[in-house]
Amino acid sequence: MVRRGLDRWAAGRTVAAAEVAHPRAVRRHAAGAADFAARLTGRTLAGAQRRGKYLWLPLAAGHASAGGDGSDTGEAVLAHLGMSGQLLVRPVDAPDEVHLRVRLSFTDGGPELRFVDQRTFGGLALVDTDPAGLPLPVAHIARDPLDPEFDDAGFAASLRRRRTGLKRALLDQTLVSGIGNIYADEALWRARLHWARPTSTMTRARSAEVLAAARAVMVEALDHGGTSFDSLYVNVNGESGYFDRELAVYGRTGLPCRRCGALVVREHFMNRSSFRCPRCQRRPRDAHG
DNA sequence: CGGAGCTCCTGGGGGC
DNA sequence: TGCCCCCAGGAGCTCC
Repeated sequence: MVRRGLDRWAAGRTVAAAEVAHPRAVRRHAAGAADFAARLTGRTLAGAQRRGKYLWLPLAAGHASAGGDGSDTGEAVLAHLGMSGQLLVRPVDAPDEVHLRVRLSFTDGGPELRFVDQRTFGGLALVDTDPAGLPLPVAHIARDPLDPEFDDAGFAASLRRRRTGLKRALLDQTLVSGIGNIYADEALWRARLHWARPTSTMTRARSAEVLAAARAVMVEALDHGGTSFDSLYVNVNGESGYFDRELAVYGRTGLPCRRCGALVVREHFMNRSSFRCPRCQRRPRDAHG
């Protein structure tokens, strides 16, 4: 949804100016904020693409490659959303957001593209892309389960080769992307699996169940978060409505499991929290972690 | 080299 | 009322 919104509002438009309000938001752009702004000015954006929490807008071939045929590599504006990042399309006269970090204005005088991020975990950078058009910092990120080209069999095989716990693997973006702490807990609950289940014990069938559960969670979240577009508001998180009504275990410590009524427990895991139903999701004997 | 743990950052909220 | 501290979380980094 976010990607679709950006397609609609940013593609084909030429950057008139880039303003970096907070240097930290472009810290991944090695050459600095001034370089980021200078190199972006005058460039035309193309359709948005996404992988995991990365989202990028390729730059139309311009004054990038000096000399060569310029066909094998290019550039893109790469956004990482962190946990609180948003890309907003806002009218030029809309008041600045409290946590406005970067503003792109366009030569057509139309709505601006604004990167807003409370905690500045995320950020923007101008990066090179590989021959496939993939930004180099994104090359190691796996596809997400809703991607038509996601490789189910490959995922199952990789999972079994791992020597770690199932939730740790679900959170590993090199294996599968798009699953954060909340979606992982929800998917594990649906599949009735414990977070510490050794990945080496995951059969092809069990992998399929986990993938199906993750897909169901993601689709449901998208359905609930995808309605706010028409107001020129591109909600990158897109999950707020989902959080309120649909969560089965996440954040529900002490509340009854929606399936069996047992009380949801909270456990510490990877320096954060994990929630599960103690009856539906029994800890395996050979728990990993 | 794979796995595990640490770290970044800020505002909301709970405790006193 | 006000202050302090905990907490959330993606993913790059470091260490083993």
